[in-house]
Amino acid sequence: MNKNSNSQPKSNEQEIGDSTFEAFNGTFSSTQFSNDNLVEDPSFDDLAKDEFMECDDISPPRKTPFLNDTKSQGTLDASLTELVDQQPDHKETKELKFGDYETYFYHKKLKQQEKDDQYVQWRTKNSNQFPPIFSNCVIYVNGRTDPDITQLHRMIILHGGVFLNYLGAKSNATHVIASNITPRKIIEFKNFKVIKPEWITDSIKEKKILDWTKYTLFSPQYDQKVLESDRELKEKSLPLNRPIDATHPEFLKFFFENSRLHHLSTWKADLREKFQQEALRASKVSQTLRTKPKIIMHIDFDCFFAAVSALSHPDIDFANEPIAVSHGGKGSSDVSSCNYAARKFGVSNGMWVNRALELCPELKILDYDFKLYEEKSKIFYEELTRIEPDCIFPVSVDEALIGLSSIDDEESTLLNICEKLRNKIYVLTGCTVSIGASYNVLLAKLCLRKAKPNGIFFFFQPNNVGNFLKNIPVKQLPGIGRKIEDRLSNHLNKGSKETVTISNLSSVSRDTMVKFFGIKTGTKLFGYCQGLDDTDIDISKNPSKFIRKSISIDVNWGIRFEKQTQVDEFLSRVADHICQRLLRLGFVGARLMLKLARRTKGAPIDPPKYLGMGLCDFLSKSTNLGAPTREVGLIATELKSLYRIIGVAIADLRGVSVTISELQKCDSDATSAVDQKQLQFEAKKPKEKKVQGIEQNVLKGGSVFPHYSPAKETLQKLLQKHLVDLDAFKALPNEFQQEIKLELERRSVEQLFEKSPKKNRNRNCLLQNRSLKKIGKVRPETQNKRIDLISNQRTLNKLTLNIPIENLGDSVIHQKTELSGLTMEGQKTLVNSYWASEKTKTFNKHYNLGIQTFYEFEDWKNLLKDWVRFSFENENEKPIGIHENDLDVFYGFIHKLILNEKIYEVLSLADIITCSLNSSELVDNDTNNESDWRKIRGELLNMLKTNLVQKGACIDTT
DNA sequence: TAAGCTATCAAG
DNA sequence: CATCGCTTGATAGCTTA
Ligand SMILES: Nc1ccn([C@H]2C[C@H](O)[C@@H](COP(=O)(O)OP(=O)(O)OP(=O)(O)O)O2)c(=O)n1
Repeated sequence: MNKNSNSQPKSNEQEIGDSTFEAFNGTFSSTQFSNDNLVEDPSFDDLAKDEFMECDDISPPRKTPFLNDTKSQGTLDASLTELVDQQPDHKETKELKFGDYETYFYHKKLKQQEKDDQYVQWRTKNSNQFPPIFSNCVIYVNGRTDPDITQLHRMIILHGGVFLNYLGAKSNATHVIASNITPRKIIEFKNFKVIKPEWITDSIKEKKILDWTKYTLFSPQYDQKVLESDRELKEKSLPLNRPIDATHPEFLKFFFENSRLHHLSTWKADLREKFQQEALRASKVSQTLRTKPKIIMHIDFDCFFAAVSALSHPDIDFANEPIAVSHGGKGSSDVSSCNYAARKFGVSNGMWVNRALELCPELKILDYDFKLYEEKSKIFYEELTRIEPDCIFPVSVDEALIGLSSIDDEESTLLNICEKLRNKIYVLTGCTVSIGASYNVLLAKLCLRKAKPNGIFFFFQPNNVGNFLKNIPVKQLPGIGRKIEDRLSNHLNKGSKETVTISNLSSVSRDTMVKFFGIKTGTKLFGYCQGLDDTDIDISKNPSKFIRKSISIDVNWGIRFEKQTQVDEFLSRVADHICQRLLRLGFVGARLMLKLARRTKGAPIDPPKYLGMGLCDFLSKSTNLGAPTREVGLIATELKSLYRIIGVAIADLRGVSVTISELQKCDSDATSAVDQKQLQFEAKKPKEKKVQGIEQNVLKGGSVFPHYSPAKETLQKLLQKHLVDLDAFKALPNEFQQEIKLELERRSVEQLFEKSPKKNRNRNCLLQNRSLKKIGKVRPETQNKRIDLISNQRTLNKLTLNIPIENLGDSVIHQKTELSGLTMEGQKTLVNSYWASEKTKTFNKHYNLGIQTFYEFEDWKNLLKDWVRFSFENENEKPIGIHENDLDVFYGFIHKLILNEKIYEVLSLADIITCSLNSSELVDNDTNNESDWRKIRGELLNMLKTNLVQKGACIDTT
C-alpha cells in the first residue's frame, strides 16, 4: 500500500540522541504520562468538547508564574497540586473559565513552547542545518512511535514546527502522528490528518515537506510487544482505511479525485473556456462576416472510458470480451462506460454493476484512469484543430461538433476527410472514433448514433428527412430526456415499455407541444420532428454568449452529519474550495445559491448505494453577496446563514450544492471586485446597475460604523421593519407577544398588525408557501412543533446573563432534531424575518467573521461602550440616540457571532449594555434612549434564544 | 411587462 | 466492504414592483 512504510528514519547522529534536548525539556516531554488516560477521563472529555474553550486560539498571556518555574513537573498530580497551591492569577483563571485540566494544559502548553523556543534557539546557534520545513505545521504525536515521541518532538521543533502536547477538540493541530491506532482513536481523530512518523523523517531527509496523503495510516503494524487479549487484537485488526465521509477534512479532495462526473464536468468547462477564449481572440483579429457552416460533423470516441482503460490491459480482446469501467467490481457502483460487446447483453452506461453482472456474468470490470483519459482527449482535440475546420464546438472530453463550409459539395471529399481523421486518431490514441455528418446539429447527432461503433454516417437529403426520422426514438433528440419522453408516452397512451418514436408525434400539434413543454421546448421539439434545427455552433460569431455564467460545487455522496458544527465546517470547506476555483478561473461572483438534498420522507436512512443520497427532495435558496467577491469568510458565513434559512434537519441532509453566479472577471489577487474597483472601471464598464451597487456599498460601508451619525430614527422604525411577519409573531410565546405589543402600542404603531404587508410575509418567511405546497410538506404536525417551540422558548426565557457560560455548552444543548423529527419548515420567527432581509448582507460584506480574532472582538466591546455613551450625548438639547444603520451593522455582527456559535461573546456584549447603562458616566437625560438600549439588549438575547431553538436545541433544565 | 426567484430537466 | 450520484446551462412558471 504505502511504499514508504519500509523506509526507516536514518539513524542520524545529529537528529537523535541529543542529550541537551532532555536537559531543556526535563521530564516534561519525555515523561510518558499517558495521553490516552487523560483523554478517556470523562471530565477531560467534556472539557475538550466544550465549544467555548478555545485554548489554542486565544493569544496566551505571556507572563505566567509558570514560566520562571524550574521545578520538576513530572507527573500530572504534582502539577495539579502545584497549580492549586499557587492559583496565582485568580482573575485570569476566572475570566477564561477554564477548568482545572484546561488550566493545567494551557499553562503546560505555554511552558512547553517557551522551552521549545529556548531549545531551538540554542540548538540552531550551533548549526544552521535545519530548514524550517514544518513551519506551517502544528503536530501532535499519539501513542508509541518509532522514532519515539521525544525524538519526533525535537525533529518537529527544530524544523520550524509546533509540537502539541495534547489534542483538544478545537486545537489547531494540522497533523497527528501515530504508528498504530486503536479503533477508538480512529473515531477520535477522524477530523485530523493521521499519518505515520515516516512522514516526519522522510520530509527531513528530503529537506522539504512531503505529501502527507502518501503516509496515511493505512495498514497497522502491531510491533508493540504488549500482551493483549484476543478481543483487543481483533478490535485492533479492524481495517483502518475506513472509508471517509464528508466529515473528514479532506473529503472534498478525495471525493473529487475519484468522481468521474466531477472530471467530466470540469474537463468540459475547461474546454469550453479554452475555445471561448480562442474565439474571442480570433474575433478581435478578423471582423469577417461569418455565415453558418454548411456541414456539421459530430465526432465522438466509441465507449471512451472503456476503450482507454482497456489500453492498459493488452490481454483483453476488446471487440469480443464484455468490459466495463467502474469503482470496484460489485454492488451499487455505477458503470461509467462499457464496450459494445457488453452492450449486446443489455449493459449500458450509468447502470449499476450488480445489474450489469446479472445481465452479463462474465463482464470484466476495469478501473478508471482519469489521467489517461485526459491525455487521449488532448490528442483528439489536437487532431481536430489540425484539419482546420471553420469552427470547433467542444461537447465533452471525448466529443466535439465541427463546422465545415469551405469544402466542395462532393460527398467523397467529406468522406475522405473523415476517414483520414478517424485513422489518425486511432493511430495516435489506440481508440476508435465515429463520425456523423449532416447539414444541421440535430441530424449530425442522429447520424453519429447510426455511425457507432467505429463508423461514419452521412445524411444530406433534406427531401427525405421524414423517412430518416420516422423510426428515431424521441429520447435520442438533443434536449429530450426521460421526463419528456414519459410525458409524451403518457399523452399518447403508450405502455411504459414502448419507446416513443418521432412518427408517433405526427398526431401531436405544435400548440399541444407548447402547452405541454412551454414555448421554447415545445417549439424546438416540433421543429425537430421536421428535421429542423437552427443551433449555431460557431462560437466566434458571438463569443460573449459562451462565457461562463456560474461556478458550482455539488456533493451528493458521503453527506452524513450528526451535528450542526460538522455541517458548518463542511460548508466552510466548500466555501474554501469554491473560492479557490473562483481564483483559479479569475472570477468574482455576486450571487450565492445553496441547494440542499433532503432525504424524502419515507425513504430509507441508508439507500442502496453506500453513502449515496437515495431519494431526495431538493430545496434551494439564494442571496446577493452585495458586491462581486470571492472572500471565503463571507461566503462561508452566508452559506451557514442560508443553511439555517432552508432548515433541513441535519440527520436528513444528503446533498449540498453551492453555486456562485453573476460572475465578473477579476484576475488580480483581490478577493472582491471592490478591492480592485478602479481597475474594474477603467478596464471595462460592467452593467450599470452593478456599478451603482458597488459604489453605494462602498459609501455605506465607510460611513456607517464606527462613525456614528446623529439619529432621529429609533427603535420604532426597527420594529416596523421586523414585525412584518404576522405568522412569526403569532408563533412567539405569549409573554413575548404581550411585550412587543405593549411596546408598539406605546409607540402608536399597532396598526401594523392589521396591515402586515403580504409582500414581505412571503419574502421573509423561511420557505415560501408555494414550495411547501408543491412538495406537499405542510403537515398537521406543525401544531405540535409549535408547542415544542413555545415550551423551548419558555425555557430559554429563563436564561439570563447570570447563567454560567458552561451551561450553554455541548453537554446541555441536545440535538433534538433527529429525536423528534423536528424540522425547521414552517417555523417563522421574528428574528428570521430580519435575518432574511437583504440589508444584513450589504453592510458587512468585508467583515469576515470566520477569521475574526479575539482582539477584534475586544474592539467591538469598546466600540459598544463608546456607542452607548455617545448616544446619550446632547445635540440641540436632545440626546443623539441610536441610528438605525448603526443598529443594522451591530445586529449583523451579532448574527454572525451567533452563526459561529460565539454565544459567550454575545452574552458579554449584552452585559456591556447593562453595565454601560448603569454607569454613572452617562448623561442622565433620556429614559427613552435607555429603554431603547434595554430593548436592544433584549433583542440580542432573543436572537440567541431563537437561534438555539432553530438549531433544534433545547436547554436541559436539570 | 420585466425582473427576480426557485424548480426542473438534460447532457456526458 | 461498500463507494466516489458532477456541473453547467436552458427553460418554465411563479411572484413582485
Ligand atoms: N452516465 C454516464 C455517461 C457517460 N460517462 C462517461 C463515460 C463515457 O465513456 C464518457 C463519454 O460518454 P458517452 O455518452 O460518449 O458514452 P461512451 O463514449 O462511453 O459510449 P458511446 O460509444 O455511446 O459514445 O462519459 C459516465 O461516466 N457516466
